[in-house]
Amino acid sequence: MIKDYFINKVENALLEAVKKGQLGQMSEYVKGSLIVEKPKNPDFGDFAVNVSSLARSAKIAPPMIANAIVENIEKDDNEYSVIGGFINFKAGKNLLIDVVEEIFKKHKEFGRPENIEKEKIILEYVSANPTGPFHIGHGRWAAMGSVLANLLKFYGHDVYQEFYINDAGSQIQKLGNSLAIRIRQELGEDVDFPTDEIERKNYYPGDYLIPVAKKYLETHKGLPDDVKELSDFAKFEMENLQKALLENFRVHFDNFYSELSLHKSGKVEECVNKLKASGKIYQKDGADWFKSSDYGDDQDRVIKKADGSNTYLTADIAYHIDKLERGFDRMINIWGADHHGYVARVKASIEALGYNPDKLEVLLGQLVNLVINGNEVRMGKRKNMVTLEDLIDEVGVDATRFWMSMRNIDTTLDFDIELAKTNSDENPVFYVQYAHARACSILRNAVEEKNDTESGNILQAPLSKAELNDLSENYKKENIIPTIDTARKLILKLEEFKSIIKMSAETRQVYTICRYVQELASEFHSFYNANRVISDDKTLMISRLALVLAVKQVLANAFAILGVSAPERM
RNA sequence: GGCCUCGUAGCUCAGUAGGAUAGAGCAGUGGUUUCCUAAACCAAAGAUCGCGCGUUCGAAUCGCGCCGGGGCCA
Repeated sequence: MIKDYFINKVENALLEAVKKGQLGQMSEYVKGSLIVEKPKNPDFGDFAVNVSSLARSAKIAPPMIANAIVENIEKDDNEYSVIGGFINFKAGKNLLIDVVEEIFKKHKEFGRPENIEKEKIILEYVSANPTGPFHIGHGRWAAMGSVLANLLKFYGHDVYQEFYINDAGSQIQKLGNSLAIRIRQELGEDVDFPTDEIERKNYYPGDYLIPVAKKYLETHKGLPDDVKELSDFAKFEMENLQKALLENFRVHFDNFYSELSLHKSGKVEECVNKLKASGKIYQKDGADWFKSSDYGDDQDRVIKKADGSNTYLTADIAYHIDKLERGFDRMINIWGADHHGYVARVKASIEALGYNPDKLEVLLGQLVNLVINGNEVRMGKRKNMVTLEDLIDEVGVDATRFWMSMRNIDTTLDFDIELAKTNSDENPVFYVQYAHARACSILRNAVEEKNDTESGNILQAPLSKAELNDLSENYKKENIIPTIDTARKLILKLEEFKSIIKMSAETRQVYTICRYVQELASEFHSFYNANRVISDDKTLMISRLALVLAVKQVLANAFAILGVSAPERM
């Protein structure tokens, strides 16, 4: 990366200056203490480093330090300048040419960092109850989770995506009871869900069980003796609906892990026993308590109730221990912010059982507000519930994925349905996809014959297909040189993709990819407006076409991570 | 009551370990098309960084207190 190149130069020169005694009383410097930033004012340069912090140990003024360092730098064709305590850096042509060459060399791999420490990561997200359709909030976790998975894979990690099915609680019983009512309705009985608010909470009164009831009656004559049969039937149907929707949303899980199976396999019981063996369990009021407060939780938690049943937490603990036993180096969970209380408990249990709690990273996500015609519709409990499926039908997979990923996970997301549907620059999804389509369009035009409307003659294509092919496959340094001066900003933006990938993957923040893609699209649109690509000057044309190819590649790489399609035309 | 999180331009958000004149996008204003997609571009304008105190050469950023939105727990 160019910024690494720069900081290396600075740090080496700094050590050299220390050795020569040019930095006052400074006798040593630890690499990595200085950080590269982008100058606020782009006229200063492409990157900058502030050496003021060294003034304390050197006991000389920052500008003198900066000058002493710059003196010791081998500059090649790059520019270094000193303003106050800043050393500013402007990349020369050689570095820029290298960027484009790297894109042509690496293609789909461009942006992947080198020499990373590869980890085996299990990423758990969505993890909904199999009791109904997904709502919009699930859509955010689905989109962000799959983008994060794509990102971490691209970065170089092994990523295993898992969906934890919450199928062990009383909600499954409720589901069966609700289906029973729907079936009786289908059979012509005059029954309905209770109107009493408290009673009603024992049912799922949504319409979505009606088709399930119909389906049940295709193979069954009437109600079964045991409602459990209905519970299982409905659960199976709901799971399938959820799975189909996820696939349609380009979200792929490697595994669906059933909570029930965890209980049945005895792993929950085993986990309770292990906790008991660790001596961190005590009895109070007839229940078993886990001393989680020993590990930073603000209070102890019940692990086994007085009636002998386990709590949600118990299953959660067993599940996470199971993940660790499956050999993952790292567990990343995306949870709704309403589950934040669970983080400390689960971590406490991991530590109590002898594992490193830092292996668990929980990304807590804020909710989604739906904005319809400028009005916020709060996605509260059950009321006004718009399903994820409705949303995707309305605005499409691309727009939904992009909008769900484009904000920092810890801010509430406003999803403006009308805006997400528009085909204009108000809608960031269209804006970025249009940049890709535009690049494709230019490439098409470059090799297309045209009818001259005035003379009726067929005009030869500006470039033959073979020539274009040769350009993309046998890329040569010289190709890009004629346009290097006009494309500085664009090339630097292309190069930034590498930093963005590294930063996003390491901080798990996927929205930065969305931002980046918008910035790159913007630079490309600017370039397009300022420079005519297809022209009579063939060398210049080839040079600009090379750049268009590079932009198209980087956009495509970013889109692949976002799971957004890269349209050839719009 | 305790904990978490957010508060930056009319709106939606960035701001990377405290550093240069606080940045984008949208909306609003003014401009750009005989030519590769104007679904675009360019320009100017727009901010008491919720409020106060503190830490220091320097605070949107760190600390404390308060106010407000959201969430969880009791």
